[in-house]
Amino acid sequence: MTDLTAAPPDPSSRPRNRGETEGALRRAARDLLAESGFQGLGINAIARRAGCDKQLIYRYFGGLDGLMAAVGADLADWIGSALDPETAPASYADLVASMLLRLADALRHDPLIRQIAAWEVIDPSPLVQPLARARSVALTAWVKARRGTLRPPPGVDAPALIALLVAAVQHLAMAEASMGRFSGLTLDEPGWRRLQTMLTRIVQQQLGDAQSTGGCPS
Amino acid sequence: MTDLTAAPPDPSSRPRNRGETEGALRRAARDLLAESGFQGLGINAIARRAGCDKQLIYRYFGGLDGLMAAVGADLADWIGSALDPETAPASYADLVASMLLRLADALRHDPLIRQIAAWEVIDPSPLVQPLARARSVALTAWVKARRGTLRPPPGVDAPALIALLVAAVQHLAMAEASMGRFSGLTLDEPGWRRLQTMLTRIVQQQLGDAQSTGGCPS
DNA sequence: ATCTGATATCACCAGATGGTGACATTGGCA
DNA sequence: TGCCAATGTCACCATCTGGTGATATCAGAT
Repeated sequence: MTDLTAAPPDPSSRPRNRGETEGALRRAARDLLAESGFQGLGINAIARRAGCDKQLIYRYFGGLDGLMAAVGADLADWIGSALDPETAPASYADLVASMLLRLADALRHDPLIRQIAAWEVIDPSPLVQPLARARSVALTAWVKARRGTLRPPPGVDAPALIALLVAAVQHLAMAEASMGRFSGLTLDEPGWRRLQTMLTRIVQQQLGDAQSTGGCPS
Repeated sequence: MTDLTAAPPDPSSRPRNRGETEGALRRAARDLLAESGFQGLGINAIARRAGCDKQLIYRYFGGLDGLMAAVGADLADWIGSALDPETAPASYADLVASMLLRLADALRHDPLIRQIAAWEVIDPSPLVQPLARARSVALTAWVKARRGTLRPPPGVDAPALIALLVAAVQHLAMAEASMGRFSGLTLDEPGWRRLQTMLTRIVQQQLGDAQSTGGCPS
């Protein structure tokens, strides 16, 4: 994979080197997606941003699809690193809770991941599939690497709960970026703290063992 | 407001009647938004769909912004009716739960509401603001009309909980429309039933009185 | 030094967009 | 009747898009 955090796109310092040109194009596509979203992400804009001719996108990647596939390949472990390493959780509930909090953090602070998440839920275009795939692979790998022998308690529909809460986190991160608020809740730091405690409360009450819930007054 | 469910856009049967022409344009904009989303929603496409010249959009509405504002005005109670009338709930938890289920139903079966919800969370463009406003007004009006004297139990962060679950429902409805699945959960009827029970479980455990949770084994 | 192939750039195409001015048609009023 | 304003239509503009062919330029092998 190429370095995702390097080198300004200076076309003058790029004398007929295919590798560097390809890198500049991948970087331009990635940056443009992170900044402006999937709208307005086209051949012309990417080539302009990279400082070279759009013809090279066709020559080297076979078109926009190929470019996005290459970007997806670059992204696979980049996303994984955005989730941050962590020690082994003590329980399945802890695993899910920390996954949700880390996901929220990644989505909030990395516009690229947020735009990909938004894109794949808005537009079923084939362009986004390599990116969505990379994102999904990175996330499930992160979970699998940490869950060990931990399993959800029986009688709880863990997939439904996780889908619900992941969807909520993604949507709220998108809403923060576009509106700064959602459903009467201001999405600043205090707002997100309230959401975090609510998330952990729900997870603990649904997945935690009875002792840790603290919800039973008897 | 104009009738939202009438009259084919036959331009031959519309002889120099400004009112009907405006209605045809509003209907075209609304239908196009519901079918194709906010991407590709432009002056040309709307005029083509309405069967008249785009010049009339400028003359009658002052541009696309004015048209969308008019569409928003049309939409206000249309959305409210999509939430369906209902008898008074027995508790605050019941109110929230039924609101969430009805919202999910409306989002799943009405592409227009879904597209507006998606649009306002993706794109902070001024075009969407009248539509978002109409949506928000209709929803809060629905809740206010039904809550009566019901209030959330003390010590519970109801705004955070509601924002979380509304965000989840919106995101899952969008994901169903674009991908049919989300986070390992297939979003068909059985999948949504699982989500519904999970939603009501969460709401009851967070907002319900202790007797109704059933989570306490003592 | 020369020739070849890879690299990069340019010019152009058809189609679409948002936007504007000029023109034709019609209905109603004096 | 004739006139005028409202309504509708058409033609055009600049600009952008994705896409393609031809051409210039350079690096390296012979």
